[in-house]
Amino acid sequence: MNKIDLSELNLQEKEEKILQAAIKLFSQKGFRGATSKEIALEAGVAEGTIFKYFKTKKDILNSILLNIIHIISDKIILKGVKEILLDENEKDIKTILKKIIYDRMKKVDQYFPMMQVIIIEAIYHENIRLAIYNEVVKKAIDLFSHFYQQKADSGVLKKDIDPLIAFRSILGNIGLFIAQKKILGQYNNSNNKIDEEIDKVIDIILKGIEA
Amino acid sequence: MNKIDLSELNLQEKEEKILQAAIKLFSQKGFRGATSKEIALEAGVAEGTIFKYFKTKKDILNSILLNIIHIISDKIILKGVKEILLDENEKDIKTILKKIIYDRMKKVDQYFPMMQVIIIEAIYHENIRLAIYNEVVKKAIDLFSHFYQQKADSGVLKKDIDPLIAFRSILGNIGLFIAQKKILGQYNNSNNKIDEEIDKVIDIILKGIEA
Amino acid sequence: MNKIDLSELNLQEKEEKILQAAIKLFSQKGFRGATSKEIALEAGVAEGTIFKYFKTKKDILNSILLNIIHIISDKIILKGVKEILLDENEKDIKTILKKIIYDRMKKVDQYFPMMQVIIIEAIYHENIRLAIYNEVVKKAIDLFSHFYQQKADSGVLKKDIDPLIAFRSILGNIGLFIAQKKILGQYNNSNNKIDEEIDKVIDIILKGIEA
Amino acid sequence: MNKIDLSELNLQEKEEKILQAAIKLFSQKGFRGATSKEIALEAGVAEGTIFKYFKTKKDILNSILLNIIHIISDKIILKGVKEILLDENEKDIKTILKKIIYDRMKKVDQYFPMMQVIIIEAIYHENIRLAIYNEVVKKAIDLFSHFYQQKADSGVLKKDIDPLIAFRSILGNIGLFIAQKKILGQYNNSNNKIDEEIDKVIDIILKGIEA
DNA sequence: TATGAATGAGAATTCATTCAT
DNA sequence: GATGAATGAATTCTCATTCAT
Repeated sequence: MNKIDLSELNLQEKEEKILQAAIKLFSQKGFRGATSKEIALEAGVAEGTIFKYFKTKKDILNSILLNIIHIISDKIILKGVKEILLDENEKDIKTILKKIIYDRMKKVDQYFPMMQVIIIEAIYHENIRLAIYNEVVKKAIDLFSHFYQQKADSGVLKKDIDPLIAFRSILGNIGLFIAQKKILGQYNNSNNKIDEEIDKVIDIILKGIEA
Repeated sequence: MNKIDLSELNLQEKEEKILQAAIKLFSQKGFRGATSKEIALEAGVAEGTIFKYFKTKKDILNSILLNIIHIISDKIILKGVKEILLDENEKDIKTILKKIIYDRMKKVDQYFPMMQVIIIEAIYHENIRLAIYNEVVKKAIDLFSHFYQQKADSGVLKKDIDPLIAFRSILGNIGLFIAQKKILGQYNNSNNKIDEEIDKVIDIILKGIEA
Repeated sequence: MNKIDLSELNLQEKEEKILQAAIKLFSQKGFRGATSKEIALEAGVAEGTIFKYFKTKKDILNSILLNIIHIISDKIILKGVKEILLDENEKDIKTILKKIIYDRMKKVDQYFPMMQVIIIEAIYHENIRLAIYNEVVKKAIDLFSHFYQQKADSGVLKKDIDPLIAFRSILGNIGLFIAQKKILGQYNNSNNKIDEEIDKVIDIILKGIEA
Repeated sequence: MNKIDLSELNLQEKEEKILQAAIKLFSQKGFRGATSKEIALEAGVAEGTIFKYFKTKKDILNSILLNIIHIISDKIILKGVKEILLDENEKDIKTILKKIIYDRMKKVDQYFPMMQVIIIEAIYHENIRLAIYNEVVKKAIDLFSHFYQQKADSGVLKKDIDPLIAFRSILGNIGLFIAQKKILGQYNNSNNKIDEEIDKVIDIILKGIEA
């Protein structure tokens, strides 16, 4: 069972165990599907202990959501990507994209349960969608736009494309690629094949499908 | 509220009302979040009536799921797309893609609640993922591959690209585009702007972002 | 078990049963001491049924309180007393007081559990004290003042006494008399003795203890 | 908040703090309404500490009850009253009663929370009612009867009145007077008015309301 | 001794499902 | 068939009590 790293949140031992358990169960069964009894069992604490740390069950979710958005924003979207995107020494756009895809795949692997929880809740709650937009999407777009401008200026990427649309295109490409691997479980192919496939994805992003 | 067309299922009047209500509420609050009382109220029937038509609440979901997958497969993915993709008279790839995107946006608009229900349940249940894969994804891929081959043969699309990867790329592009419009509510722009934006999306799909 | 008459409230059958059970148990064990399980058992309904009629357990109490104050105001304080106090034909003050005491004892007997519930809650909640003051005390004082004035005018009662203080004196006398009988259970004495005792109480009220 | 004097009980420092806190909270919220956490907070000790001094929460109540009855018996009913009632030098009955009322009002003020706790518990528990009767009521009656006899013998009070009934009358009068001041918060009137009112109360007790 | 985190039995409340009408 | 009141198992939450530190 790969536990999600919540160490940076400086939680108390049991509090973290409860959150870990809740993330796992919420992602497996949804917020309503997971009972406090199950969460307690999974966390290895008494049911009552949950309510020492979280006033209500809903509070567990809110705490996760808050932390998820922050962690996703910080760890998945920004950390790593920033370094790769803005690395002045790396001039080759293909290498950059490849690094990003590999990096993203690892991150998604690690944070998948949390992402699932947040995606589902985003479906039901406007305020979560807004938080995602402000904390994650906006920051990612800013970062990418900066990168795109730089590469466009240096003649590597097209000048007449709206970076926002380019961003969406790349995100859609990579996102669906990762989703397929992750959801359809076709992940454990030989690395070789994955490597080749990533190359092909990048080729399409860069050169399109038109002959 | 635009009701989803379930007429083809030849349901009894109340049965259809219950399904309509359930789709609406499941998509808004999730399966567990919607109570049978609420569904009854929304459907305009007594709570007990629900259980005349569906043995359990879970059965409502299953019935929706079954029908959704069939309808999505039939109406969203195949009907319309087939005609467009395989229209021998239409040679211009840009026009084809544009038609498809417009068509998809309308369909998604119409079937959004159902899609939401199915997506969430797919997260929790392997068998639904499988059903989607077999009923929807596979068929779409088959259709697209056929189309791609044809266009590649006629020299319009690149010959050395795996149609599967091309498909994913297009789907990712269009999917995220529609999702953004749909979820972030930036749908009701002037058609003019949407039109321009679709053109740009297609340009990227066809020619890539590399200078 | 003497049930309290709630018929005038036009409640549904189960709703009344629940209220009856709650009054009994709240008066025996207090609001917190009585569990919804016990109330359900006593009322002869399922625990869930309680929450069909009352959103929360607290709502049962509030409903009782509302009704109690109204019933006490209406049935215990006003109905009966009014007729006795303002009966123009009855000139003898002793007879009037005797009638009232007898009448009160019967009423208290009948509504004792309700009164207990309200008294305890009044201890904890300012708003209930206020309600009692406005609905019960004020009306009783008004009624009594009117009566006192009339009797003072006709030379039966002292003119130089504040009716409010006279009222408190009578209430204190009668109240403690009834409380003693009720609480110390010395109720089932021979009627003869009670009759004699009431005469003595009235004598003190009218003539005082000074030689 | 004026603390109740428990010094005579020779309690340990924390034990007394806990009792003080419990009296305050029990009187405000009732025994069940006050949690051990709150009591600990109010007492300034840890929750666990409570259970070092008292085996169970119920034991706190029992300890209070025991002490209350003793203190009420000793301090409120007997001490002070004894001296006043049996003061051979004071011949004027009005002065005696006035002294007693003033004294009682001060005591009630001081011990109100304790009295509230005991009254509520008396409602629920026969044995407490019995204890009150034996420890407080009986002693008070004995004391008063002795006093009444003395005053009747010296021709100040009526000879043909049952001292028990006279006692109840006085107690009812004074009790309701104090309760009104205390509960309806009309306490902080000018002393002058209170003084006048007490005079009127005593007049009624002594001479009655009949013209 | 004192602490307060942890416990778990028990309380309030929810809600899918049943069934008499 | 249709109804909706009634059910009670399951769930969330509370709080007196314990116990390792």
